[in-house]
Amino acid sequence: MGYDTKPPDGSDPRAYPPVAVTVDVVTFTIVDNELQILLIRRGQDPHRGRWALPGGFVRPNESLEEAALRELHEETGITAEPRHLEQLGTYGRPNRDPRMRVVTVAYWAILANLPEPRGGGDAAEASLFSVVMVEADALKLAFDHSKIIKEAVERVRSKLEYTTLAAQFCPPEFTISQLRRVYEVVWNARIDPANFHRKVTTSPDFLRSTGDVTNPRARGGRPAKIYSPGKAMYISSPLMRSPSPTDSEDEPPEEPPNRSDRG
Amino acid sequence: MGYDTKPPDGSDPRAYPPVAVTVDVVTFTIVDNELQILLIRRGQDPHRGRWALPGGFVRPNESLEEAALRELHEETGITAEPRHLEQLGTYGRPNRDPRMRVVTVAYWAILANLPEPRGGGDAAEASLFSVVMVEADALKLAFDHSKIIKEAVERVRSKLEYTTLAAQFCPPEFTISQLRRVYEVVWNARIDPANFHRKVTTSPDFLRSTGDVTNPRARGGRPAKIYSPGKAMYISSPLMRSPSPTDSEDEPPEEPPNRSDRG
DNA sequence: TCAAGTTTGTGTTGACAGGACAAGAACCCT
DNA sequence: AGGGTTCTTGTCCTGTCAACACAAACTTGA
Repeated sequence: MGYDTKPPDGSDPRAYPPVAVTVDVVTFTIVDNELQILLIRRGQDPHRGRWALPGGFVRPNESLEEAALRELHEETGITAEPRHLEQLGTYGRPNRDPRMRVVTVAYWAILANLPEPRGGGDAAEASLFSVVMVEADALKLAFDHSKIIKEAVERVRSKLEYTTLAAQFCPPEFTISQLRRVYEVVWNARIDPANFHRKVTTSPDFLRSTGDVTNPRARGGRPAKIYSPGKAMYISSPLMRSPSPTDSEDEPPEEPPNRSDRG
Repeated sequence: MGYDTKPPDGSDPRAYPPVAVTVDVVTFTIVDNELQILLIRRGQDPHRGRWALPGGFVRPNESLEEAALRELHEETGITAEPRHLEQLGTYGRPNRDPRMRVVTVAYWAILANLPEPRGGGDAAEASLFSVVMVEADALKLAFDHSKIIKEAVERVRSKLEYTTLAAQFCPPEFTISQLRRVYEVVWNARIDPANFHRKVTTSPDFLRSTGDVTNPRARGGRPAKIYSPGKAMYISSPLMRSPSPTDSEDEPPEEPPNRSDRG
């Protein structure tokens, strides 16, 4: 930072170009076998009444990450700590907010066992929406939040390939089938149970067996071993997203996936 | 963004918490078989005299990316457009700048055939430094720029695995050996020439043959075919960084690499 | 009790990709 | 011509993965 012609040397804080910094959070969870995100309905202009990502201004003495967690809590009533919080990117197109220059730092999070979201703060309402709705632009979102969400979805999809984050969508103890459902839902693909089983059980310290098995269920089936997440954060040789959708067929026939980081 | 208790609704722009937004650019190039980055010597306090990333304040009507390109040009005298420019992440720890709250959006870039850097703007001096110096903390950098650079280095290393970006380090036309040198330098690893050759030539539209071959050199050797970059941006099945360093052995024996995105 | 259905987990096989290494091709120099 | 260097292709071998068969353990219903 070799500051240029408007040098803020501490003597005149008002000399800065007036820019506001906000954070926004794309929170993912899996409900009803669908990947869903948490949105709030805006209670103020601009875009009053539209659905938007929870977020808001960064306060003087908090970090960006703290601001993201605080806004998530304030605006949705969620008290549980997210299982994962990671920076996605920063969006600062000059006119993305009609009032003034607003640069927003977007985060994405995983939340499992989501408690009932309620409105809070300036948000009139909070609710979950399926990502397929957002991807189809069926919902008119505030600001550039639609773009942010689409990039977050791509990020979480690619992260499942080479990290163990999928387990964060599950309860603290889970079966391999449950874990497989996460992949199938997020990728919208069918995965061979046998090969998936081998893959995750042989990946070093991805899963740790608790020694227990599931109780008998209706419709029968062999009881499944119960696992908890291991310490490994990365999968040595990634899983591959195959081009075999389970129900809907969208997939713009385009470039291979992007992989992303900072976590 | 459901803005919270200090709502800037356009009527009072001064009600915002005073935050400044800057951009910083980590520019990579390969010189003397080493991965190098472009730094400037700060001409002003704070950290006057220290080496720092080129960067500065975002102006009211420019995008973040435009600001990054402008600062790179102003502070280093580089006129060539970078071959690649991509957001790395945003750093906003409350006290990272002693003067006031400064949130910086970091970018990273690839520049080939770097013209002689010169100082410009507020920068007294501009110069290239080997990344091994920065990784070894042999240079005392301003602000948190050391951390930013380290994350950028990890990013470019991982991006070479699954993208065709390596070609951006080369001149517009190049041989497979030159391309292999890029990988070897960035990864600090030895790569088998035969297998590398097969890999990149069979990867769809990674390379396009110009039909030419190199002129005879001293020390002999068979003339190499000359290629230009293809249109493909991603490699179908990634190259792998193997644990075989060419000269120095560092490598903290830790977690697998992170892969990153937005580009 | 037995058959059929369901889910979990293991075995087997064949295709393919990648590393190691040999060898051929095309050039230099002496 | 012979040896050295670099580029390029060939061969072998191993490990991985998808596909699919099948065994294991359970429930339901007759």
